[in-house]
Amino acid sequence: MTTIRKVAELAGVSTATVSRTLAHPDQVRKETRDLVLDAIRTVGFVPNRQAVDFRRRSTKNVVLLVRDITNPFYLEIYRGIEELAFANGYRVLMGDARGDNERVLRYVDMVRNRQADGLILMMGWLPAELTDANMPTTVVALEMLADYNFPAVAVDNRKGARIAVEHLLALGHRRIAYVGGPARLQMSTDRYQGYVDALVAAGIAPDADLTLPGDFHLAAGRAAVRHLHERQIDYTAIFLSNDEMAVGAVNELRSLGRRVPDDVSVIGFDDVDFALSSDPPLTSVRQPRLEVGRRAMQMMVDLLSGKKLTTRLYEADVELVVRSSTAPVSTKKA
Amino acid sequence: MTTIRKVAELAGVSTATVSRTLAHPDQVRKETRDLVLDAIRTVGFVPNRQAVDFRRRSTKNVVLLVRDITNPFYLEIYRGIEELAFANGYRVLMGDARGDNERVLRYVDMVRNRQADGLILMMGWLPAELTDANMPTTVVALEMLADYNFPAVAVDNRKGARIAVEHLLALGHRRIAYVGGPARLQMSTDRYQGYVDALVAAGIAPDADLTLPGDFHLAAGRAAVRHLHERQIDYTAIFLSNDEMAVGAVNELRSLGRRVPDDVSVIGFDDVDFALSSDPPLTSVRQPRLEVGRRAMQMMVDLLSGKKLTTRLYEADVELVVRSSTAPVSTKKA
DNA sequence: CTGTTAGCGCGTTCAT
DNA sequence: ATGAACGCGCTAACAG
Repeated sequence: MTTIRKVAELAGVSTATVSRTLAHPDQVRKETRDLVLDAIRTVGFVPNRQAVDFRRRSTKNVVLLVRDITNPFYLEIYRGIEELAFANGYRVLMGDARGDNERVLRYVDMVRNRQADGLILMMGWLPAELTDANMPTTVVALEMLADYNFPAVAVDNRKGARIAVEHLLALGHRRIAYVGGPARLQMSTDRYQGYVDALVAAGIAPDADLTLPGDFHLAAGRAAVRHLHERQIDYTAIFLSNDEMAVGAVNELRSLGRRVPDDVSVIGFDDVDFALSSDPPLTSVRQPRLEVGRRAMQMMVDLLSGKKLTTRLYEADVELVVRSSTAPVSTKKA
Repeated sequence: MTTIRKVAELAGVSTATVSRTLAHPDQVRKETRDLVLDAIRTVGFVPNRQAVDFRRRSTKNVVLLVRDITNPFYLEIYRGIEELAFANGYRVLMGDARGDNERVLRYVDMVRNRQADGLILMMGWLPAELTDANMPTTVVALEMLADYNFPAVAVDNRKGARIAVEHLLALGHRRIAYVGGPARLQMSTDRYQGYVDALVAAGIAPDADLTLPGDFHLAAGRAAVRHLHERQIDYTAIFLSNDEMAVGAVNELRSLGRRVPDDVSVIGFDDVDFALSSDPPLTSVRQPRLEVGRRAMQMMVDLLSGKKLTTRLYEADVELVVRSSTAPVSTKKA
């Protein structure tokens, strides 16, 4: 292990000068600076980051704590976060909450104990013992923590649902069914609101018969379609609040002998990978996940560098991706 | 910030005793130990891990460097790695290689510079300047690095392909097409070998007409089916070396008016999430991904704790998951 | 068993 | 512009 002392010795200067040459080059005369840099090169000196960070009381670590690390939806967000962390010299520690209080506490403690400088949260709850006051520097992405006052990167779920339904309305659909998400999630409420917004704006009263519960799982999509079928409820389009349920709906419709999109238009939400590979490729609402990750990390960097945040809430835009699971209602009669 | 000194003061002992109470409780008389623990509790002392690690010259960090962080196949591996890291007091730093030498080098340097104790690799190449000699403690998972001598956790791809084809043979299929993976990957070769193994064991000579190239993407599956169709090559089953291509094949078969599995049996590899949700649910070869992650991290822990590795190569077993995309060849005539 | 002493490798005053 | 000296918070000999 080659230390700063050896470099100093070889260059014939003090360790302080070596340190300065690295941290504040402008405070060192060019002549001696070159001397030091030469010595560094010949000795192959590389500062011990552990010592540097210890001295500086910074870690350049950020903990990324997610509800469920296996959620494929997070993948691009991971990339966005890692990308900006890398660019800013930060490291990302990955934490998987798994609905386990103890795990969450241990990861939060990591940053409390100065093992990391900040915490990026992608989950919608926190153990009760964690209060706004005793939490470290935190940024929330994707979800909302109502009881806390964290800066956040969110997605305009309400708008997403609205433009999805507007798309169906523009295609001439009037009887549009809706399948929701887990009731406790803010995003479920938001998406439902967007659905209602669009209908109301089109002068259509939301019909309770067409509003079905869901839990974001495949089976819920199937169940919803079956339910509508058994009750002989008439509809020409169905909007499911995530893609997995939409795929379930398509499968069930097919097995009931109804064609998509000829008989029923189907639209999902999230635009996950398999939305493209499903048959037919699914029309869906795309969230800029890469962007969400980048923004969250950028917020963290700003926060940690003492910069004032321009906004404590960044709301990412959404867009409709039209594929082949939606079609004009008229084709049904063709 | 409450330090070890305050605790010592309050407990009326030396800082060394406080340190010992935490690190080697058995070396401290129960009486004084309780005294110290009391003091710790009342002061709310929590050791500064940065200082501890600095002093001990350990970081308890492991860098996880993957070829492409957005690959959904890795998800469960992430979980397995995080799980054992968490259980052993390690932290996982996530690194995304993205085919970029500079990124790889920076992550490797992290462990060289004592920012991390070890490196877990999930990629099949390394920049040329990285040699076996100048690499830190490393474990490879899933892929193989032929030019290096790292301990590794692998998957028995050859066997996986073999049992897939044996399944088809048992269903009475004789004309079984095969779609390969990227040629430069070891796993592509292995899976092809398994396909051949099964055929040969059944006394069937591999037919070049039935062996098609692929790249693990959806379109390759479609293309393969179209190719066979256009050339009017006869086959009753098709084995694709990953699930994404298998889904593409199913889609194309459907649009050609051929039913799955009634007319053609389709089987994939990997058993990714959407294999279950595709229509029909896909028969596939499952790799124990959670297990792969766990093993890799366990190897790392063993390595770092100076334990002798029992095996430098752990080969995980695979299993066939039979769903509805495969059926006896006879039903075709039904 | 416990206290004293001496650093780990570096950044940063405060002199000069 | 540079050097001497100190200390970050903790652990690890070495005595006692």
